[in-house]
Order: sequence, then C-alpha cells, then structure tokens
Amino acid sequence: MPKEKNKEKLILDAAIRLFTSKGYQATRMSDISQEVGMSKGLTYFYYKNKEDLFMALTKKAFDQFKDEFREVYLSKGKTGLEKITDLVIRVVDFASKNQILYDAIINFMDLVKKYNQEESRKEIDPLILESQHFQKLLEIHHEPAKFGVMMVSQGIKDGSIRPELQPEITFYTIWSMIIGFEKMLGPVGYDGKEVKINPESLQPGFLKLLQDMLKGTIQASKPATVQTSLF
Amino acid sequence: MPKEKNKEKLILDAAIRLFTSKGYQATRMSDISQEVGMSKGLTYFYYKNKEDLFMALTKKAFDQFKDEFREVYLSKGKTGLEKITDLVIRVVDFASKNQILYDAIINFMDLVKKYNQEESRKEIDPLILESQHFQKLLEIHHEPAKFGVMMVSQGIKDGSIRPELQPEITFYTIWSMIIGFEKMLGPVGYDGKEVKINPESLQPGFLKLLQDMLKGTIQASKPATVQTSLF
Amino acid sequence: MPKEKNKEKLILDAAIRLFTSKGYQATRMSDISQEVGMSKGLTYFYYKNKEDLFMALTKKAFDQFKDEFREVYLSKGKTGLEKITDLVIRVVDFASKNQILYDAIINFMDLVKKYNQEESRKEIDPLILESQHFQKLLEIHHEPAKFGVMMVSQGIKDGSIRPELQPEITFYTIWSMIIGFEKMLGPVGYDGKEVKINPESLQPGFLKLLQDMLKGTIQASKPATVQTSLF
Amino acid sequence: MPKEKNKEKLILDAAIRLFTSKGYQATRMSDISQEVGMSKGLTYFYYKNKEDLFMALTKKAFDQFKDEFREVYLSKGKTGLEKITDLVIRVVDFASKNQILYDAIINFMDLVKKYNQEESRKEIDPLILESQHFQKLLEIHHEPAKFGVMMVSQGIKDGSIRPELQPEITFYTIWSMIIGFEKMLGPVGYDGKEVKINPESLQPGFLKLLQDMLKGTIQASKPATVQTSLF
DNA sequence: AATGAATGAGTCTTCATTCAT
DNA sequence: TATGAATGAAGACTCATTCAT
Repeated sequence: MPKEKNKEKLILDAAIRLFTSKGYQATRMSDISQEVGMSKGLTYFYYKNKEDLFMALTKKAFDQFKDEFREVYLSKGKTGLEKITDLVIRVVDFASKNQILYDAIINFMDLVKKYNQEESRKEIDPLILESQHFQKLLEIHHEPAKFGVMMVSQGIKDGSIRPELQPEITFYTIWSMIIGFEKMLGPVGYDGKEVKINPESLQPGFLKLLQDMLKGTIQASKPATVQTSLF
Repeated sequence: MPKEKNKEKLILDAAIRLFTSKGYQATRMSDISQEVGMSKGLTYFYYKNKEDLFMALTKKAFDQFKDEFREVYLSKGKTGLEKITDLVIRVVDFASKNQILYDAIINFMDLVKKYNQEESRKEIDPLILESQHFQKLLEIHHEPAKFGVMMVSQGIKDGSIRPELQPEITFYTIWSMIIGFEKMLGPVGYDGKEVKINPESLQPGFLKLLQDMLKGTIQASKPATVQTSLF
Repeated sequence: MPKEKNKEKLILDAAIRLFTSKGYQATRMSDISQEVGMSKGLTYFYYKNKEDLFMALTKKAFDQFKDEFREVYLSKGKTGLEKITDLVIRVVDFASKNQILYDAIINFMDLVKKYNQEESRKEIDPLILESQHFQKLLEIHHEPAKFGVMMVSQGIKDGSIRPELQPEITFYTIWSMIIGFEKMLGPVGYDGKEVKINPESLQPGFLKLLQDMLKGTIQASKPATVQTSLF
Repeated sequence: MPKEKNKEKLILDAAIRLFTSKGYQATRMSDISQEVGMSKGLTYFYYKNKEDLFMALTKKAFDQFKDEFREVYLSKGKTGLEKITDLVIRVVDFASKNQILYDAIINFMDLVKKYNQEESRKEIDPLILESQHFQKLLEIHHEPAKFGVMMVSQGIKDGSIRPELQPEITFYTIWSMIIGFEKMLGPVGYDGKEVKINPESLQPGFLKLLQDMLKGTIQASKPATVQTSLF
C-alpha cells in the first residue's frame, strides 16, 4: 500500500520541519505526531523511537545529498574542475537551505568515527545501533563521495586537474575543505572589530585556492568561474 | 586564595573526564560532584548550571587551542609553510587526545553561527547566552586564528608561500581544511570493501595538496616533511 | 468519556485532602499522585503544575461558595435581612468545614489585588498567570457577590433593610465584615487572661450590630434570629 | 552595646524592603545579608532562622500598628465615633504603605487560629513555635485592640456611640469590618464590566454604614466626616 | 563578632515509550 | 491501523542552614 509509505513520509517531513525550527532536543515526539495530525502511538508504529526517526532523517539527508552530487557530476559541458567548484557552492547552499539534514550528515560522520573506535563505540546510544536506518547508512554513506571521486577523475582526464593527483585522496581532501568551509561560515560572520573577513570575502578566495590546488596545465577555454551571488 | 580557583579547576577537570567517557548528555551534575568528592551544591556554587560549566570547558578548550597555535608559531627554524603543516598535525593530534575539548570548539562554532543569524539566535539555550564564559568566548574565539594568519604572513615573507596570497583568507581556508579533515577521519576509517582509503593513506596526500596549494617558488632546503607516526 | 473528568476530580479531591491536613507547601506532588494511586506523570497530564492545580482548587472553591450564596438567596420565607444573617453563618461554617477552599478564596483576593496593581503584578508567579483556571477565575470571582447584592435588594424591597442603602456598596461592606469576622475568630479564640471575649460571645453581638446597621422600620413578624449552634 | 541592636535593626529593615518587593518566599536569606552588607553567618547570629526573622518582623508590625491605634486614641477634640472612623482610614493607609507588615499581622492571626485549635497546631512550622518573637507576640497581639475598645468606650461616654453597645464585642466587630474592607480592595478594583463599584466608591458608603451601625442619639456638633483623599 | 565556602535534603517537572482498547 | 491515557525513570537546581576559621 502506498498509504503507509505516505504516512511515513508525512512524519518525516513534520520531523524535519520541527527539528529545523526548534532543534532536535527541544522537539518532542508529541509535537511531531501533533504536527502530522496523528496519534503518538502511530508515530511509534512507523518509527521505533526518536533515534530511529533521526536515523531515517539522516538516510533521507544522504539520499538528497547524493542527488546533489549526482546532478553536479552529470551536468554537461563542464570540466572536472568546474564541477568541483560547482559542488562546493551546491553543498554550502544545501547546508544553508537544509540545515537539519546537513547537521544530520555531520552528526553521522561523528557517529561513524565512534563506531570505528573500539573504545568509544559504547558511547553510542544502543537505540541508534539497533536502528535499521543506521545499518543501511553504514552501507551507503560513501555514495555521494563516489560521484566526487568521479569528478576528480574526469578532471584529470580532461586536463583541468593535475594528472599526478590520486582521485580518492584528492576528493576526500576536497570534501574536508568543503565541510570545514561550511563550519567556518559561523565564526567569520562575527562582526568583530579586528576580524577582516566575512563569508562573502572568504568564499572567492577559498575557491581560488581550491582551484590552485587542483588545476592542471590545460585550462578550459572559459576558466572555472566563481559565482558570487550565493549568499 | 588559590583554594577557590583550585576547586573550580577540580570540577572542570572532573567534568572533562566524565564528558569524555560518558558524553555530555549522559553525564549528570551529581556524577561530577561525586567525582570531585564534593556536594552538588558546591558545584553549582562555582558554575551556575550545566551549560555554564560547558562554556567554561569551552573557554579552556580555546585557551589550550591557542597555546597549540602559539607554540607552532613560535617554533624556531621553520618556514611559514612548515609551520602550517605542523599545525595540521598538531590540531588533529589535539582533537584525538582532547576529544571533548575539540568537540566543544566545534560546538562553539555552530553556536556562533546561530548567534549571528537573527532568526536562529532564539534556538540557543538562554542559559548559554547568560553564561559569562560564553560572553568571554565571543571576544576571544578568534585568537588562535591570529597565530595562523601570522604563520601565513611569515610564509609569504620567507618565500615558502606564494606572495600573491592574502593571509587572512588563506588561513581561514587552511583552517577549513583542518576542521573538515578531522571530521573526515571518521568516515574514511570505515573499513568498507569499496573504500580504498583510510586515515593513514589520506593524511600524506592531504598535506601534499595543502602544500601544493600554498607553496611559493623558494623551497626550504629541507622540504616540508610529513610525519606519519600520528595516528 | 466521563472517565477523564473523573480522574481530574480524583486528583483535585486528593489535593484538597492533603492540602488540608499538611498544608499547600508541605504537600508534594508525589504525595498527591500516590494518594490517588496513579503516576506522577498522569497528575501532570491533568494539571500543568502545582500552581495550576491550586488554581483549579480555587475555581472549585468559588463554585461551591457561589452555591452557598445561591442557596441562601433562594431559601423561601425569609426577608432579605434574614438571608444576610444566614449568609454570615453559612460562610463562617463553610470556612471552618472547608478550610483550604476558604483559604484559596482569600488567597485569590490577594492575588487579584496584586494583579490590579501595575507595580506588584510582577510578584505573581508566572505559572499562576498562565493557568487557564486563573483566567477563568478572573471572570467569575464576582458571581457569589451578585447573589449577595440581590439579597440586599430584596431586603430593601421587603422593608427589612433601610431603603436609602445602595445595594452594591452595602453588600460589599457586609462581605468585608464577614471576611474580617472569620479572620477574627483566630485571635479572639486566644484564651488570654485579659481578653473577655471568645468566638461564642462575639458572634451574637456581631450579628446584632450587622442587623442594626441594616435594618429598616418594618420588622419581620419573627425577628432575625441568631443561631448559636454554629461553632 | 547599641551596636548589636543596630545590626539587628538593619537586618530587619533590609528584610522588610526585600519581602515587600519580592515577597517572602522569593527572598533568600543571602539576599538579605547582601542587602545589609554582611555575611550570611552573621544574619543567622541575630536571627535563628528565616521564620524567626519573620516573627521579629511581625513583632515590629504589631508595635507600629499599636502606635497607630494609640495615636488615634490620643488625638484631641474628637468623639469616640470620629476616632473609630479615623482608625479605619489609618489602618487602610497603614496597610497600603506597609504591605508586608500588614500581611504579617494577618498571617499572625491565621497562625493564632491554628495555634488555638488542637488538631491544626501541628501544621505550624516548629521553627515558628520555637521563636521567642512568636512567644512574645502571643502576649502582646491584643494590645492594639485595647485602644480600639477604649475608643468605643469613650464614644459611649460622649454619646457618639449607642450606650447599649458592649465595647469589646463592638470593637472586635469593627475590627472585623476593617480587616475585611482591606481585603475587599483587591477584588473591587477589578475593572469588570458588570461591577459597579471600586475602592473609591466603596469607602464612603462603608464608613457611612459603620457610623450608622454605631452612632448614638447625641451627634457631635461637627458630624463624623469622611475623608475622600485617601486613595 | 564575622566570614562565606560547603552541605544535601528536598521536589518539581519532563518526555520517551508502552499498551489496553 | 489507530488512539491517547498512563507510566516512571531521570535529573537539574534551590536554598536554608552550618561550621571551620
């Protein structure tokens, strides 16, 4: 029945809305059921518990995230380097428009780190480990990156990226930069007297450095441009 | 009296120990008082509430963090680029050895982002906003970065970093990379079948790319090396 | 379902019992839940907090109080003055038999005074102001008095009360006397050597004075009597 | 040493100030010590505990109250009835200007009531019963009333009050009216649509009724007037 | 007389989760 | 599927009071 899938989606969307406006902690399960207009019990029928719901949200986040990566990868008439540049912009945009989804992705990265360390795995809430969504996420969380790696590979082939670079390492380095850049947007936004930069001034320089880091000898006829209309 | 300062420190150290092993949420205020061997009331005498305590912890984190930056900056006989390379290693090392402190720093960056956005400032727990430590942090959280900027400036002077780079933007880009890199260590550590990289293989490549991004024409006699004994 | 209303009533009755025997402050919410035989959580499901519960109790007090007034007003074959006399006795009786309810009424009068004074409104516990029962009380707390005013009006019509009296002012003066009289029963009960009066000796004189204050020229065939079996 | 007496007075005055502005419950002992500028320990040296302090405050309240009564009683060129009228006004004025003191007096009346009832004496906080001030109050709390009784007696003698009235009973009835009247000022202040009276309109009528209740055949040359500038 | 750090019992309140219907 | 009353463990925080100095 598509009915059920629908209910599940309604709950998830309500959760996203509420987590976004009030935060995860501050949102009560009852708020969510109320927002959807169903009983608490039914919510629990679809999602085993709050953690499970959040893991489902995280799964959705990764799916959407992968779509972003895929779209950029499949965009026509661009060099690999241009796609990488586009990706940075898209990810930052995604983060600002889907704050809670992006947070869920970052949170999942922390979770994976703990999961991979024998001594800190016990710190993870058992309910998370039990969630089927979590298990699924362990399988698929590398998928967005695969498109990224392919972009780098393409860049090497089309000469926009230096041929001596190793695609995986290069892409994960790029991803590091993206993640850090997004986090950076908070502090540099601080309007302190002594701070000379802000998000608007940081972005072009950041992209320029990223391109410098990557670019090969063969330039695209139209050099990788930096959009400034982002923020 | 040094006595009081001491108590404050004892509480903070106990909190760091417990937050590290059980997590912030899971640690009860009573656990902390018990760990120090004092009454709950006294803990509240020194720290207004749990959030205030965490902000004090964050303050300590930034102080130690700044020390790391300062030490690297003041290290003798190194080019600016070498110092930047060292900094990456030091920060990652700091993060792994002082997990909760590093988390507090990242958490504070998120907080500052919310604080700077009119619409999301209300999501911040009022107790955090009231904390004197939070107010202090708003003033000082750029300090570590200042040393970083100076490292870049030095690198430009000594020729190890390209002269056309703008120090502030360059450093904040580097910092972005560092932050993201640290987050990356979780996912890439996953021993999945299809993933070809892990922290050990990522780090040298990451540093190489960072150096490529920055380096000037004049190389140090001894090239910036990459320590591999880190993890 | 009458089930729910029932639970609410059960809680309220338990609260009345406990507040009466131990006092409001000394009664813990857990005592109440235990007395009813339900969980603490359920108590909070029906009453938002302790203040809300007390306001509900106050509402019940006013309702019962109004019933007393109505009954006296509707009693047959009595002049207005006789009804007023009865009312005094009934109120004092009500106060002694429903101590906590009467206290709640007096407490609410103090609350209203603060509420009506700009400068002292802030002294009122916010939880009280938020209570729906409090809001309701603001609307209905004059209702008992309305019956009182009608008694005076009747008295004027039937000649038992002086025709030149203004009903509202007269009744509120009477009510003042009643309230004060009830409070008086404490101190005069003190068996001090030098005090010559006690509740028993005070009441008849009090009623006589009250009647003197009010009475018209036309006396009822049977003069307004004073029951002495009250205390 | 007058020093000590002074400290005691300072504490008491600070308590009165704070209880007035924040309420008894909301005022912490530390607030009081801070207001006086001394340590908490010293406050406890002068007052055994918070209840003891409040009983001391109550004692002061009765002393001041007695002064009001005495002054009215000793005022020259007035009939007994005029003095009674003045007393009402003075008491209401006292209550509005010394809210906490007046509240303390009313509270003490409730306390005495409990104290006189075998079954409710146990509800009284033991700390109150232990307070020397409480013991003293039991002895002196009738003193203000004595002046009142004397006013009635004078009124009977000078013909302004009916000769058949029994002074004690009459005065306690008057006091009842005063107490109730003061309480009444809260509710009647409510600006409801259907309520036709307010404190200003109630007072003259109240005083008129009081005078009607008491007055003898011989009128003073200048009839007992009603001041309206009170509120 | 004086300090103020230290105590710790006391309680309200929250909310994820369950289960009888 | 669907409900929502019922549970109860969990935990932060207060503040009157004490006592070593």
